[in-house]
Amino acid sequence: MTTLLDVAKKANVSKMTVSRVINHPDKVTDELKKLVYEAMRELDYHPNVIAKALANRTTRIIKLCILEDIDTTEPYYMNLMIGIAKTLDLHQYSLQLVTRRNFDIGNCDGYIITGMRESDVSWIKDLKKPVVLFGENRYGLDYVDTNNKAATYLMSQLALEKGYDKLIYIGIDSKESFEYSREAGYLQQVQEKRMIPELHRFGNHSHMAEDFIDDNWDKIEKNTAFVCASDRLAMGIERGILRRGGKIPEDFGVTGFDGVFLNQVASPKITTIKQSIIEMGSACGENLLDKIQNGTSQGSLVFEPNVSLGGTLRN
Amino acid sequence: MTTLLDVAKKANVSKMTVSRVINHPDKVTDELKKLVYEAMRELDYHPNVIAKALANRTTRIIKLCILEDIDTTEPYYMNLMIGIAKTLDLHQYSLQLVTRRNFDIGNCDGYIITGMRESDVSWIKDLKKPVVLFGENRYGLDYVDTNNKAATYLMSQLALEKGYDKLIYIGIDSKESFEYSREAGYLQQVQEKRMIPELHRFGNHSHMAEDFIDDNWDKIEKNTAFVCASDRLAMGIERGILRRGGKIPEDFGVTGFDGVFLNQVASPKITTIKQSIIEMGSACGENLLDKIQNGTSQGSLVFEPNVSLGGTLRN
DNA sequence: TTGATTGATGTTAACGGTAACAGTTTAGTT
DNA sequence: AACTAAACTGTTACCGTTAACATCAATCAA
Repeated sequence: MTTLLDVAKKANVSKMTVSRVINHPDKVTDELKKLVYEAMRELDYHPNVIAKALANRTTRIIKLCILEDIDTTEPYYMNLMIGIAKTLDLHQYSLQLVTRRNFDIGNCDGYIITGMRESDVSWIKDLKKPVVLFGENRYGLDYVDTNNKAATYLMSQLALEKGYDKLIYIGIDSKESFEYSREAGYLQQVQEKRMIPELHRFGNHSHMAEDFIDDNWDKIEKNTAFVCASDRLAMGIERGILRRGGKIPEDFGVTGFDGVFLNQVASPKITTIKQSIIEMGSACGENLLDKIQNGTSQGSLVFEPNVSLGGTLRN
Repeated sequence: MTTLLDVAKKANVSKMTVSRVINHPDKVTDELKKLVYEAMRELDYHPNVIAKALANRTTRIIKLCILEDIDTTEPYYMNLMIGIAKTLDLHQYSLQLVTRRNFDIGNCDGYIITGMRESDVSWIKDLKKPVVLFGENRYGLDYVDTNNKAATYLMSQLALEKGYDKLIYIGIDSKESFEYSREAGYLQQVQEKRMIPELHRFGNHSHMAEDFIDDNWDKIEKNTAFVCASDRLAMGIERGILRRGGKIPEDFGVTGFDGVFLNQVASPKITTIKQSIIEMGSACGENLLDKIQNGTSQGSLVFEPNVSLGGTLRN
């Protein structure tokens, strides 16, 4: 391994000059810089991240804290990690995956936290290192997320444009911020059109939505579209309708949220909100590194929703 | 942050003694050890991993190299990473996710490599740090994998026990070692029973298997079981049979391989080989750390297969 | 008694960087 | 020419830990 000193000797300068060429190039004359760059190239010099970290009193570790149970059948976290890792690698930071259990073990320079509940807010606010959340919150913590409200607003609008004349919202029975936002998007659209909102909430399991359709089939009018808060619920609704002989998309519309894997095995495919989790993960990483390196906060980062057209809305 | 020196002062010994208490406790008297432990506890001392790494000339970084394209809809890699991360965290190592592109960036203490092709063997053998592969190979490189041959052998046996009297193998059209092993397991079972083997190979896509059934439906006898090299292929076979009005499991049997997510949405569920990727990932990590820390090789680690019963075999 | 051996502990010098300060050169001013 | 400020470069000490060596006391054989 070649070190600063090797480069310094080769270029006939001091270690410090080499260090400066790397970290504060404006403070070194072009002449010396050229010599140093040349020496670096010839010796194939790569800075030792560990030594750097020791001298700077940093760890170069970012902890990704997944606070909810990891449902490994969903590619969600995988994509998130890929996105984060991509950015961190680029900046020579490394990613440490932690959960509630091993959260405290070892030092780090910053945190990316996902799956936060209300009860976590206080300890998260007490953390001494920069934090970015993945998933919206209403406690003033910086986050990265899809614009949930805009997404359901958009979906509801789309369904109305396609001519469905009733909109029913199928939500997730949870107190989390993203769910409130999704409901709000639906509500706003419906109220702007002077329609009467109808909301139902279930645990995020398809069979619950399916049973709901089954139990209430005679009360459900034709030409209704179901705006669902997740693809799972949307699939349940779809199956329920098909089981009862309903026609999708002719007589009933269904829309989902997430664009992850379930979408791929439904038939017809769900028209849904596609989130680029990888991209959002990268953004998370960049946001956090910015905080760490410059001390500046970019604030929250909200991604505008994309509709992925399947076959559960007309046209 | 409390350091070795703080502990040393508190315990009235030298830094070195404290260091020894941590790394070579047998070389310190019990009396001093007690003092040191007490000081550590009182000061809540945690070793600085960075400084340790610098002094030891190590990086505490393990690279996980995923050489094939990451299909993020499969929980496979997620589980693998979770398993590896679990072990590494325990030993204060951190995991760096790399691909072909950024493989060389930054130093590390060892590699876990998955998705290796034949053309990769030479550079992998040239790596100067310990390596463990995830997935079997025939080039003498240590690996962790399911016993692929035993798995298809077992599945074939199971199908025969259930009374199917013809076994057709549906394999993946690839030259990778695991595929050969899976074929070999089927062949061995069939040959032991003095049956005539029949193998077909396709790309790992369900529609290919589905089309195969469709195209050859009149040639397929009742009471045949299809031993498939993946759940995807098994699902295709299942769909093909159902499309043609065949009865599963009464007249036709189907078995898969992997036990990952697709299995959960098929109907009836595929009887398949379940791999605990998380556990295997942990084993990978432990195997590698062993090599790094003790220089000893545990050799390859082969997991015996588990059958996950679905509804695609009788009984 | 003495010298050699053993075992426990301390001292020193790294590991590869960086910040803070000290020293040198250069150019500008009077 | 002498003085000063600015711009650049070098020196030193330290980040927290460990290996190698030095030291010292206790034990033991001759």
